[in-house]
Amino acid sequence: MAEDLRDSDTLLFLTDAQLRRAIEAMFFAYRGFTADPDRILSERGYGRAHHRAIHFIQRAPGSTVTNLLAILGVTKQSLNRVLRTLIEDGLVESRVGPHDRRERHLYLTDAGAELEAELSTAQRARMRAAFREAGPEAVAGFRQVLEHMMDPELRRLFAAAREGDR
Amino acid sequence: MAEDLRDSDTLLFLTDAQLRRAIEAMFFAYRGFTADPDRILSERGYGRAHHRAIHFIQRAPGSTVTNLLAILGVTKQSLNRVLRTLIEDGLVESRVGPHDRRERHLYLTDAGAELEAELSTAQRARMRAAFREAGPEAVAGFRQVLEHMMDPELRRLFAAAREGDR
DNA sequence: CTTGGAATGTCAACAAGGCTGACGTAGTTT
DNA sequence: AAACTACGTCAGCCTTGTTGACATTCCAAG
Repeated sequence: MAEDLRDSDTLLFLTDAQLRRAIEAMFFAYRGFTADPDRILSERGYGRAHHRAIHFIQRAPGSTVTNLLAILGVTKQSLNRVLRTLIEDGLVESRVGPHDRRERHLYLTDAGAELEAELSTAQRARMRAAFREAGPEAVAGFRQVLEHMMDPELRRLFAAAREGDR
Repeated sequence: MAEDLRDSDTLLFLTDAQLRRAIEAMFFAYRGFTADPDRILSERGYGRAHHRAIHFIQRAPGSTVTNLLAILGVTKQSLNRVLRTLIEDGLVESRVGPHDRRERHLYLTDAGAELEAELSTAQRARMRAAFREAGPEAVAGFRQVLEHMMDPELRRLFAAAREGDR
């Protein structure tokens, strides 16, 4: 009881200044997080939007456009512009749905998988390094806070996907 | 010794799939992180770029343009476009440097401070809620990982600023 | 079998916010 | 006096987001 009080009131008492620092940390960290992929992408004339599409197609091969739209939270016009270039460049393949022929199912080609691997490897390396330097206890905390910072519906989707991976 | 080994090799062994999930968590969390300010800003016809400028002027009142440029990592043309609208709208004041009259020192006006408070309050509320739900141990870990995800020079600057706040 | 609606794609136009390059002006330093 | 620095600005370009309108294709319900 006294323990609980200490936990919530003392250990978790955070001043506005501390919260502001955490906000800045999030900003700077996200910059680091995207820096390596951004470099690789710009060499090929792509941007982050391409990375996001490629990432989630790798994550869920055969995903429909509508599905991707919901995950990415952009308009179909915006996504379509990106997908078109990726398809033209032979990185993504769009197959007509086997059951519902209106749907387009998206897959990475070998070239697409290659770029995805390059991007992912760079980003995972940065993430792994940060985890290693921060230590094992920090990693669990990091992930918990991140999940709770998401919008509730997204957190549900994310948690479901996490479970589904097992 | 055996403890150390277990920590680094067992507890910190992360599969690529786990790292990929952490990457996605970072992406979704950042969206949540910016969602509330984005709403407030769009009501006023501003964007994230304005938020960043306002935030760091609040953080370091009297900061010069060059200084802000270094922190934000954008070109002066890009920053200037944002600063101009903020100055025109009476949210930011630009004073000629007292020692070096080439410099412009930036300050929030009362109206600027008001918007900053609104943005910061919303963002801190989300951060505080995430921290509360994740628990006290998670918070320290979260911050450690974030710091190690930054680019090294930025981490130095950030750490220095953190110390300077005390 | 027709028709409504869903899924997809496309055209056009626009805005924010990045970028480069060039240039001007004021002020400081050498 | 010359060189450098800080800042602002004009012009033009790109990516990536937006809205709105419209065509096509196809499933499914009436």
